[in-house]
Parts: sequence; C-alpha cells; structure tokens
Amino acid sequence: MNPAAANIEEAILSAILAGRIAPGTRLGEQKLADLFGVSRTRVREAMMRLETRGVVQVSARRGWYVVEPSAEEAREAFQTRRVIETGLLQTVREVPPRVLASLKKHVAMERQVIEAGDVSSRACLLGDFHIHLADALGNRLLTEIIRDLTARTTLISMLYQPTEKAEESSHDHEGIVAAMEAGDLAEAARLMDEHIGKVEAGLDLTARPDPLAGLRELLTPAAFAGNTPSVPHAHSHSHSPSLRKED
Amino acid sequence: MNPAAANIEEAILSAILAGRIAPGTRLGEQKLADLFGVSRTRVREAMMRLETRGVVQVSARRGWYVVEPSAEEAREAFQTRRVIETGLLQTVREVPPRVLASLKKHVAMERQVIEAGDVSSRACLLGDFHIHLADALGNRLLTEIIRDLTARTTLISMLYQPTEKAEESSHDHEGIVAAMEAGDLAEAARLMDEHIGKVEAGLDLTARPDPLAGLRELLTPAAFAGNTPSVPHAHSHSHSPSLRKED
DNA sequence: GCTTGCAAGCTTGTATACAAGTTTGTGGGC
DNA sequence: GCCCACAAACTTGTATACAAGCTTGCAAGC
Repeated sequence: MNPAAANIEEAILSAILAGRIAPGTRLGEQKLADLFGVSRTRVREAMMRLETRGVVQVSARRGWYVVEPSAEEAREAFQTRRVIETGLLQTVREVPPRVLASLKKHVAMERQVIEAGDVSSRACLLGDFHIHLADALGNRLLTEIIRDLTARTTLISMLYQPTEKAEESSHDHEGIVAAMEAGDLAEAARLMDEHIGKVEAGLDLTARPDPLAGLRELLTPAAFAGNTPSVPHAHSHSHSPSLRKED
Repeated sequence: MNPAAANIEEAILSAILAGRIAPGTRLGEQKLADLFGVSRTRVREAMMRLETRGVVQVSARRGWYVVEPSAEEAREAFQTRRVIETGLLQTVREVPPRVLASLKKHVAMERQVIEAGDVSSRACLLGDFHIHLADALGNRLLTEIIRDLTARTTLISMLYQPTEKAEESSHDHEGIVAAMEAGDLAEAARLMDEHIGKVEAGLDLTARPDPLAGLRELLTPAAFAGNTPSVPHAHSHSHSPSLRKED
C-alpha cells in the first residue's frame, strides 16, 4: 500500500484509539494534506479507507467527520465485540505461557499508568488490552477487526460520557487473565462478557450525543487549570430528554 | 456513499460470493470503467474500498487482482469465522420464532437447489446461510463482517479445490437450525464449529494455490461440453509437493 | 537456435483543474 | 431591531492529463 496514505490512515486511527481525536471532529482534506505534506488525492484515499472501516464519514461537500455512533450503532458495536471476544476465548483450547506472561505484563502496565494518573494513555492502554488479546490468541485478521471495533467503542465512550472506572476495567482484565491462567476459558469468556457489559452499562445511551460537546469547556476555561481528572459535573440541562438536535 | 462506486463495489463482492469471479482474476481499471460507464476515478475508489475489505489487492502498476489467500491466510479466515459464528450462537439467549422460520426456509431452499443440480447458485446459497444467520441473530455490523469473511472463504474454496460436499453442508446447516430450535445454543455452536472445521478440512491447504488454474480447462476444452457438475479429476502432477511457484 | 537488450504499448499512480454545492457574512427591506 | 436574500469564500466531487513502471514482442548478436 501507499506509504504516505497508509501513514495518514494509521495516524488517524491510532489517534482515535488514544482518545486524541473526538467524535464529530471535522477532518478537512486540504488541512490534512498540508499537515502530512501530501496532496489531497492521498488524503481522500486514506479517508475512504477509514470510511469503509467505519471510523469516519463524509458529508457531501461539507467534509469528513469522525463518526458519532448513534445509540443503536453503539449497541451493535458492543454486541459485536461481545460476540467476537467471548467467541475467541471459548474457541481457544489452551493459552501458551508466553501469551499469559505478555498479558500479565500488559495488565501490570495498566495498573501502573492508572496509579500514576496518566489519563491520556490510560484509555489507550485499556483498549489495547483487547487488541493485544486478539493478537495473542487469534490472528492478524481478527486483530484488525477488533482494532476497528475498539476504535468505535472508544469514540462511543467519548460520546456518551461514561462513568469512567479505569481501575475496575483494569481489575476485570486481571480477572480474565487469571481465569485464562487457571485454564478455565469458559470462565474467562464469561468474565469478558460481563466486562464488556459493564462498560456498556456505564454509558448513558438514552442521552443523545450532544452536538455541543466541548461547549462546557469553552464556557468554563477555569476548570482546565489543574482540577482532578474526575468526571466533570454535568449540568442539569444536558440531562433533559426533551432537548432536540435542532436546539 | 457514491451510488455508482457503491454499485461497483457491491457488484464485484456479490459476484465473488456467487462464485462468478475466480481468485486471481485481474480487474483492470479502464475495463471496469467502461463496463460500468464511469470514470477510472470511481473504479479506483471502489477498488480501494474492496482492498481494505480484503477482497482485492493491487499490484503496483500491474493492476488489481482478486485476492488469492495463502494457506496461512486461509487458516486465519477459518479461525476468524469459527470465533465469530460460534461466539454469536453462544451469546444469543433465545432464538425468536420468526428467525427460526426464516432459517428453515433458507435450508429448504438449499436442499431444493442442490437436488435440482444448480451448481452456480448452490455455492452462493450455502455461503448465504451464514450471512443470513448473522443478520438474523446479530446486527448489521456483524453481518458486514461475516459477509466479507464469507467472500474470503469462498475464494479460498475455489483456490484449494475442496471436495465439494454440498449435501453435507446443507445437512450441517439443518442440524444447526434444529439445535437452535431445541433451544440448545451451545450444541448449535458446537455443530457450527464442527461444520466450519469440515469445510476447512475438505481443502488441501498443503497444496499451494496453482497459478495455472484454468490451464487444465484450456487444455481440455471438451470437458466443458456437458459433463456432470461433480468434482473434476485432479491430475497427479497438481499434487506434487515439489512444484515451486517459479515453475 | 538461443539469449539478451531495447523499445513500444499498456496500466496504474498522482497531481491538478474545474465543477458543484454548502456555509457564512453582509446588506437591504420591513 | 429583526428577518430574509444574495453573494463570496470555501469544501468536496470528478475528470483528465501526464508521469512512472511493468510487460511483451522484436531484433540483433553470439
């Protein structure tokens, strides 16, 4: 594949996985072309590839936008992840020691980063656990699929403001690895199902994704000074179910 | 999405699923452009999308080719299908009657087509069962993934000359649906795993995909007159493991 | 007769120009 | 003061021209 185009694609995807690009972000062709030092042609190529991967969308003659999955699409993404990840664990007969060691190392890294309070790389690592798992137990094809799905769920999480429970997620991961080590893959699958269920349940899928995300930030710049990385206090109006998109 | 480009993409994919396009087929941009009455730009767009879906590949300045999965890639594709399809069956709690009815109808159609000896639509229907299942039990996202995977395995089957056992496959499908009807999803999953295993085992993955496919046909055009749709007799030389790609 | 080098033609790769449509800012009318 | 219409700027959509490279056929040399 084209090195430059592949770079753009990869750069954007990994930025999404790292939570550095929010859903709904506009990705102008010319802007990206300047940024990467290539022509619009290559940018378009990368964007179209990302579109088939379900990561960006084009709005005719308006531009490319990072997808903002609907509640329905969010449910689909989580169901799909549940199906594939539990399926993977249940299909595998035994876990090689090398894989176990590598997974344990990953979980340890998670804990470390969480304790250090590094918010930005935290989300990335938590998602990476699943990609790592697919890579270790499955194959490249499976990994690619999981990676795209993880990008989706990462965007969904950003969109539906989850009650972030990084420690709990990491703890879940630990439990899954423990079950794998014990050779109880069925239990590992059950825990995985539960884990994904928890993440999904932590979202407020009844609330529509607010098109005004970031507005609160603009209105209260002081909050950015040095506050704790806890969940920002949502204002009451953002919970009103009567708010329509046209507002 | 672009209607014309989407059509090209869809046309090629469904042609592959129907077995009407063989692996390794060259897809010239200009040829396709003329065929569909569009410009090369649109064709390229469709091809790049199909490339990210793993259906075609580009060889620099030589052209686009329908993929010819290696033995390794074939194994990956089957593993991935096993993971997802058994995962789907095991994730589902209960099967709605409407779904059961629809699946039964599909299996009945399979039997009918097989008895009628319609070879071309037979392979299509057998693959369609899995797509149909994903659609009925899963969601659009899952269906899309399974569809792409089915396209892959269809190409793999063409490439590695399986011992085609259409009746057996259809019978397997029937068994899976029966287990679903009995409410035993775990058994259904087990049968699905077994079924996919059988299809994979029916292939000769030790034989490299012969780059001379179709050569035998050219040498023996008489065989095309009106022979039975049974498996063509493979010549002994095609089994020689010492044949290298450079031959 | 066989091999090797060259050239012509064909195919994709890439950029660019222009067309078509959307957004936004401005000015006039009410 | 508010609303509406128009125009200018900006963005993507599409085609086309040209560049770069591969394949193949031909001819010359051995």
